[in-house]
Amino acid sequence: MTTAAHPTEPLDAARLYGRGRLSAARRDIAQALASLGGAFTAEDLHAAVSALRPGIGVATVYRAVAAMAEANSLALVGARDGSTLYARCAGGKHHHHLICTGCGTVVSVACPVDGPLVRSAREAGYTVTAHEVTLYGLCPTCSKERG
Amino acid sequence: MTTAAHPTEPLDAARLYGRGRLSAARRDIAQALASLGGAFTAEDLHAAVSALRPGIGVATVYRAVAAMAEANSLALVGARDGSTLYARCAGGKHHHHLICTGCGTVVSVACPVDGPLVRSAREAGYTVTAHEVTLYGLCPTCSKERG
DNA sequence: AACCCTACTGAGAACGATTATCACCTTCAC
DNA sequence: GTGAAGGTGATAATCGTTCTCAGTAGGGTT
Repeated sequence: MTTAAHPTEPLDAARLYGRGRLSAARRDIAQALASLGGAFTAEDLHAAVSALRPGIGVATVYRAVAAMAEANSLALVGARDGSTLYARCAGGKHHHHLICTGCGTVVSVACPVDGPLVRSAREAGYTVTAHEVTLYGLCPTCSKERG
Repeated sequence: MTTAAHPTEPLDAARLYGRGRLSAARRDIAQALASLGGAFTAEDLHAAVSALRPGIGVATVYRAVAAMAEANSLALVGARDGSTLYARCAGGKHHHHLICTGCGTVVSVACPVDGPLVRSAREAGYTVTAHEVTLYGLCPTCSKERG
């Protein structure tokens, strides 16, 4: 099977930020993050944290997001209306993401680039150093609702 | 073979913009476009057109790019430093792009998502409605230069 | 060839996401 | 407990892109 529920282990706030310090604000950000289902923008996260910690600055949220992405706790999974979309992602084996456009849920999908595509590119003289893959669609629940 | 030189037929300015009008500015934009090798940003194109038509406004270039993208003459092939990357792309059969990070050349690659990946997602209850794939790497020439 | 409607143009303002700056406050290793 | 490194919030700045507006010019129609 190629798709898999996206890993969402319990949030270990201490590890979320890698080697960064764990401030009170970042604890609240971690908690708000847990309440967000799938893909989210920095603004979404800022709004969620604001409920727990009114007055938190946007810059703080952006910095926390950057720290989490740096620590591989968060993956950049696309863009929506000019805003960057992130999702929790433990890292681990190389994979990509399918984002449900109905509810924002994110699931992992196997990488379709590694293997034949990279090999044939190499045979043609090309070196593939990086790639981006994002799928958009509907999760089973949203698929049913929309026929 | 999975990779193919990206189609770059002679520029037919009249068709580049679909049903839009062909103004003198747009003719110059078409000519500047032909001089750009592979992937480019709106700013790159604006700089190139400015050589032919000093004083052309950025908005004009952005509008022309939007018209060409709308007419399927241009494809959005990724992003670089927060700017959108475009490349000439005649459309036609569904494919994706490999961008040489050395020289900006763009080549077509077959879609690795259609087929097994979509099928297994469907079997898992997911409906895949859209996807984005971009490869980055080095063309044969740049591969040799960099060992 | 003159006419007219409409799309295109350039300048500059506006916009929105993100990042930088700065003075102050916390964390945490020692 | 102390101090240096790092985090915080407010605010300004940045920067790609889009909008607004008044003027211009395609190009189909007479």
